[in-house]
Amino acid sequence: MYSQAEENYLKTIYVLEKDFGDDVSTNLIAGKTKTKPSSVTDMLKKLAIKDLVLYKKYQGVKLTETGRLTALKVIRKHRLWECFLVQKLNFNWDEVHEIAEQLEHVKSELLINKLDAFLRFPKLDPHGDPIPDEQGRIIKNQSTSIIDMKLGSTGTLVAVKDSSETFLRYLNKKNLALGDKLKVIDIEPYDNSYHIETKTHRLVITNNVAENLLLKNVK
Amino acid sequence: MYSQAEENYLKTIYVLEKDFGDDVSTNLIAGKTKTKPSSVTDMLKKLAIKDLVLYKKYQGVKLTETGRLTALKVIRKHRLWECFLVQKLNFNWDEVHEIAEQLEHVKSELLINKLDAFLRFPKLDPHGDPIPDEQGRIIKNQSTSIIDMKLGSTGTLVAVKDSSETFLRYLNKKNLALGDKLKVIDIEPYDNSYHIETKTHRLVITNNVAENLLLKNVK
DNA sequence: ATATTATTTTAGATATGTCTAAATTTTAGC
DNA sequence: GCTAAAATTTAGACATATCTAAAATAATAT
Repeated sequence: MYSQAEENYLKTIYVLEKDFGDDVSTNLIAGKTKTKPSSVTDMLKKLAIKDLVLYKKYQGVKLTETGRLTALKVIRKHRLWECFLVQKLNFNWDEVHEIAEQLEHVKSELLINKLDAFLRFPKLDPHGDPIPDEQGRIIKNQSTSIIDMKLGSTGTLVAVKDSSETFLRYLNKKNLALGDKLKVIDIEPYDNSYHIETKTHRLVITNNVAENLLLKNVK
Repeated sequence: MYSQAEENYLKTIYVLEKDFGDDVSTNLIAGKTKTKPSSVTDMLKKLAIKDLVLYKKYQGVKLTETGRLTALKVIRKHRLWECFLVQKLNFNWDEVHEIAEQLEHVKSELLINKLDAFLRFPKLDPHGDPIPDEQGRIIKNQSTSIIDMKLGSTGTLVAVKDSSETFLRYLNKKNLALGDKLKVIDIEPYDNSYHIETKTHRLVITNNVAENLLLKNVK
């Protein structure tokens, strides 16, 4: 079995590969995990020895098939626990990430599959992210970030890229939630900020916020 | 916050104080935790510095009030998670200990109190052990071990002293479960084994097994 | 009361995962 | 294509939690 530190690195590398393509750099990992690049190098060597990543000095890393599957198992656990916390224990979507970070490392295949069944095999977590199945199969969510939408187009908010407490609290404050229908009513060329409209209100969001909002049925 | 290792030591010391009285010895702790006495000494020093135990060289340890409360919080978490596993996820009582050993270290007061509410504030875990409340208050269960029962007396099985998988599996095999009414029909002086009778069957148990079965309403 | 045995502690080592500071390699600018 | 800057790695250190082997202390037995 793998240590918590190892599992966290695999998860981070998985996400970074998704976001930035193959061959994730040492500095990128260090940035995400709030560790120093030298610590990352040490860990990458260990992961390479265990055949979880392909690592070439100064060239960054890539997950192996084993590494990818291991990462997906951790992500599966994280997302199922988040569902449990929100659906069964009535947590808000902005309170669950940190707790799930701990729960995701509990070791028991049986536990996670029983939890899955208890939750009636959810397909998405509270942030709209797909939950991998036991075999690591994951549904690719074909959603569009607001920054890829044209002026005047509409869509339904189905997921967020950033699941941090601060970002989700910002959305709460702005009265934005999954399922909301949005319309892009203006794009400010100066700072790439977006003016958007929901059923109940209008607001201005920065380009950074826009990037983190994912929509479906964009027309 | 305390490390998993520290929490485990506190829990162990708490249980040993209950079972053997104050001033728990280094060797006793080493035996329970499957570590070496030298490791125990190292940890006791650390716990003493943090004011969780009173430790005098060669004299054993005692929990401080802080240590006792910390141990009770861990025990509360362990037992609530066991309830969750059995009641909600349909685990058997012999499958939950190891998983709860992991879950008990998840840090979040809110989580455990929400879990408590979700389970409708259970008073006993699946092995009949009382669950401490948020303030560390715990109901003393006035139960009697079979070894303290007279020939011909009866009682209801309400708890087990040993919650290990092996012991619980033995009870499953022998068709013994919490709630069963038992009668002592013979005591063998040679090896202190007990012949007991339930509604459905009779069996012989060793003195060791008898010690681990706790009954109420003994007459 | 002392010698033997059992228990406990100390000293020094190991593994994991992190760090800082220095050295090395790669990248980018000109 | 060379040089400066940026990125990465190495070397050596530290904290946690464990171990073995040796030393110190306590318990016991005659």
